Amino acid sequence: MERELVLSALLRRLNTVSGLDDADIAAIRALPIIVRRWEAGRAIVSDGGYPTECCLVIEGFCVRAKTTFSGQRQILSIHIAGEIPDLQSLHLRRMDHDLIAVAASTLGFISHASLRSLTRANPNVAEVLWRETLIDAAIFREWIVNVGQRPAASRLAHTVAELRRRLAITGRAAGDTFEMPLTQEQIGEALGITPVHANRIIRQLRDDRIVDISRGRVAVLDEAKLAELAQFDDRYLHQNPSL
Amino acid sequence: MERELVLSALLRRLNTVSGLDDADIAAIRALPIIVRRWEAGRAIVSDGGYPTECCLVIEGFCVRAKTTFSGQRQILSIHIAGEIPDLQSLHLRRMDHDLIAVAASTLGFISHASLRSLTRANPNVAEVLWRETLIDAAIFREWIVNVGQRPAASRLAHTVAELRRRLAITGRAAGDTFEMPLTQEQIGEALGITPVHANRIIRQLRDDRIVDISRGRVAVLDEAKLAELAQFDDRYLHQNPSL
DNA sequence: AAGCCTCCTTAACCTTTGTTGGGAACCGGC
DNA sequence: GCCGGTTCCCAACAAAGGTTAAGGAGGCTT
Repeated sequence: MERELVLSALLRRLNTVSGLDDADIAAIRALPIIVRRWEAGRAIVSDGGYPTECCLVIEGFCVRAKTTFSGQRQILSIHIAGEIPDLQSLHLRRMDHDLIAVAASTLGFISHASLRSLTRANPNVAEVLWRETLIDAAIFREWIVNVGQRPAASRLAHTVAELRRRLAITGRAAGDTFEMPLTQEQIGEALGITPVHANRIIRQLRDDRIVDISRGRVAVLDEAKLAELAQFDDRYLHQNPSL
Repeated sequence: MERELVLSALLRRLNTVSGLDDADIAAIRALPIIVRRWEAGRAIVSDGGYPTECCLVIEGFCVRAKTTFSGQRQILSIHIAGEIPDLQSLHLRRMDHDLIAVAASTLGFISHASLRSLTRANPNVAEVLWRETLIDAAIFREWIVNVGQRPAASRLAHTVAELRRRLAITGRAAGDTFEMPLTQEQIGEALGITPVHANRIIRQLRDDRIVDISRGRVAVLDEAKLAELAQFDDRYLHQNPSL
């Protein structure tokens, strides 16, 4: 794969979300990255593991998830091109959750060693990456609100709205349709509901002509109704460093 | 208030959770801190604000919370002595939630400017603080699982178990009883349930002789049953840097 | 083309949690 | 010691979501 494409989504994201100067970009470009193709459903890192590298999503979809003792799974976040879902492993030795590719994906692996020398040598980049993990945490906070307070239909609408906004950064949600390759069971796991109920809600939003979710794609049918149902305010995504 | 006491909980926490060398400790001790007494119920920073300082909890209890458009409130985390609940504001300009003192507390305010020059001058401390925010995120992840997957009684048990473990770091959960000055309404807001249901669950755990929560205190009555109900595994707290 | 697997779909019924509305206990201030 | 507010407590009923069970559509393999 071409070197340019490997980093394009990451650089695009870091530049819009935080801002990079030429030295930062050069330093990131110099990072040694091993690119690998990953098949759908395969784990990247598992709960309890001690990773020695971080994983950049170059193309595709990954999720982080935790499984309770009683076997229920909760999806914690959905990750898209340009994101580094396990950046936290740089300073947290042990994984406290799984990272899984939910669709066939292209991943770039960057060793902790090289990331550490990058952040030590370039405090600017260190702060940009720190900020990335803080935005991650901000998304978790909103996810807590979503699961804790909103009824199921609003939860789904909110998740759709968030993903769409994040995909837009790298131009992956151009029209009113975008990719979201989760099964209904996985949507349920993300929203904290059963697959049966997820199906009910998806059907309801389809019948109400708000969004149509099928075959791994989302089509927004009614922008206004979606916004109302989702109560979506993108401030928590901190996409603009100056606001 | 004595200088020594202002930093004791923080240093104790950072040292057990991450490890500090003499230079780090000296640098932290040199931080200018303004100590203020805060009354119960008063906001420290509000959603939408642009803070210019971070807040260290020296003594007391604070919570972070978000309010939805429809007026429901979700408590995102509970913070105790030794923690810096709004550390994220160092690299996220705008608050995306509220920080509130739920009990009368002693707080220490540290300017972003002085924290920034500290982290720039001392990359070790920068990484320790980065790690603190990553642990924060790990707790959010577990909180998502709690709210998304566990039934109300388990949620409460889990929250009690977590708080107890965190309080233990600074010796604030010595016996089988500890402070948790939340009203039943606030407990409900933390668990994503109504105050009425929070009351039902609290009563149930009391009747079942598992934990007794009353007048802002928690008494653990049956260690084994609590652990079973909570499904608590403290790994996600990352309290030991070498594990 | 048959067969298998995964995912989607639906229905009937059950459980947990929310809602409403009320009363009792406690606490701080006068 | 009384008063007004908060917090706690409880019951009856309603609604959201979970459970179980089963059939159907689509894609892959053989």
